[in-house]
Amino acid sequence: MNERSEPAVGLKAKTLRHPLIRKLSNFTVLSLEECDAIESATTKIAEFAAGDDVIQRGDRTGGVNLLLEGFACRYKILEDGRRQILAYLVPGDLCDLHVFLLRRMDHSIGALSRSKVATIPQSAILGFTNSYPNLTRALWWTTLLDEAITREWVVNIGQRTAYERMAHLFCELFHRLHAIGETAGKSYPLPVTQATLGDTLGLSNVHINRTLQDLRRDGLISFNNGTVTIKNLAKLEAAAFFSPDYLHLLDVTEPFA
Amino acid sequence: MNERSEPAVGLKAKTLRHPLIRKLSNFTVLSLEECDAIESATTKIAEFAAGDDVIQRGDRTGGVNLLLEGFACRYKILEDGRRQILAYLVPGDLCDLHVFLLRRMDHSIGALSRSKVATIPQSAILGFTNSYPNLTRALWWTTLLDEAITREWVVNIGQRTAYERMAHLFCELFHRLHAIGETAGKSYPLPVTQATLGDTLGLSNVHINRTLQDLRRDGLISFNNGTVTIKNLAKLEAAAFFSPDYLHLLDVTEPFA
DNA sequence: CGCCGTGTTGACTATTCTCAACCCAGGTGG
DNA sequence: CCACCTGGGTTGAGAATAGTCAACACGGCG
Repeated sequence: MNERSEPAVGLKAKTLRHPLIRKLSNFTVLSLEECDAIESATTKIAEFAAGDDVIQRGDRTGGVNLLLEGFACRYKILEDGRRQILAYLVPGDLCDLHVFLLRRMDHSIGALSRSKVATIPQSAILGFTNSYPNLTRALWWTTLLDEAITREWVVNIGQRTAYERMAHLFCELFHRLHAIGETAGKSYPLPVTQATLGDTLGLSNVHINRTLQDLRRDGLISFNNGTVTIKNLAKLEAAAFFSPDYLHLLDVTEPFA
Repeated sequence: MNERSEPAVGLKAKTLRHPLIRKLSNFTVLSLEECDAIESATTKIAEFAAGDDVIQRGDRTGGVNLLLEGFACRYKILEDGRRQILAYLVPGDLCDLHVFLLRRMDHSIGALSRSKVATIPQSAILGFTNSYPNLTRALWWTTLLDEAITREWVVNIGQRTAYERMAHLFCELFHRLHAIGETAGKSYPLPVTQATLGDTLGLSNVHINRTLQDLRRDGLISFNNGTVTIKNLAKLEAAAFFSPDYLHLLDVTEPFA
């Protein structure tokens, strides 16, 4: 029908429609009862424009936000204005499951593009954890996955050069988006400016610009109009010292035939 | 009796003896039954020498390791030998609760000093999650706490200068160790070399050495023989742009009277 | 038309790294 | 008991990486 990649794991048509169920299905088989519980808890849906904050540091929300469509990011800002992006969120990711257990947000979440967000009531989550051990473990698993990615970001920023670092980011996003069927061939959307990439990788916008040119010159990627195109995945991964194990994806299918 | 700081939260004498119960008590009140379950699951105890690996990348353990005494760290090594430390573990911290839900370790854990580690059987953890929702939430909470700290490390390495970065690390460890009563006045143990600090902060050992001298010269800290002494906490925290909210400590008592 | 956000470039600066040497304390073996 | 070795800490000099500042190009949009 189009060039979009198939979702990684085969699932029943019904569950596929719900991005959280699809995500959790990478970890466990949810019962029909559990699926129904999730679906009936995600009815309240809000829209955000690019740049809007979904939730801010210090907030104690009444519910947990689930990204249904669009891109968002976690970020923190230091007193003097320096900003660090901590994670990219893609459809199916939970924004602030933290708040359910930690008392308040220690960082903010902003929409990077026009986004749809469902809010699951606090009480629903509490109910899940009281009644559905399997679902609880699945939700817990998603937070462990987030943590694994954050750990790799520490390695990325701490040890890799600008060139390797940027290559690594593009690899990670490719694999994550491929797993949820949001890639189109060798391309995927990344609705950010070069300055935002700088806040992601701990580099200045000027240096981002030059490093991007280097990657393009070496035939590894291109990045235009919010779209990343991978020209040579093998070389990109080698340049990044990329190893996908930390993403804990069940499917390790070769992305390119 | 001695200079050691009091544990942050008042608890019954019995539970205080078990570091995991003490830690979880920062989040919730555990029932006697839950405490008993934890205690009877942590009988198998092993010792490690400084430098030993407690668990390695790729392992799928039969159990979850709990640090009872000593210091340890999470770390990852790139193919070409570069090493990044991802976290410091102190008594009461769980090493690899990940492995219970993620299939295998994506990083290694090494002992930084002579350490005692208890191994909780996989089956015991599974039993907890099936029978004790409150305990499950508490364990989940510990992993969210780890993640919050890891996120702050991303900010630290990505945005702060060498000087600020090192100051921030010393602040974090002071607060964490104070909360578990492992500080002695303004001092606490940190059994690492300068090269290890380099792997922690993403800096070369030479630069660590010089930055340490700067901090000492400015009267903020001293670091000798594996002991950190905070000379001026207010100035240190200001220099680091340190804000303790991300540690999600219940007690925010002033560390110095 | 003119403004603004974004991307690009050049010149210069600053931070941090690398390499190499040296010191010192502790441990080991002759 | 001493000579030696090793691991950690310290210093200097020079190089590389990345940041800052400033200017300009370009397109979208009021």
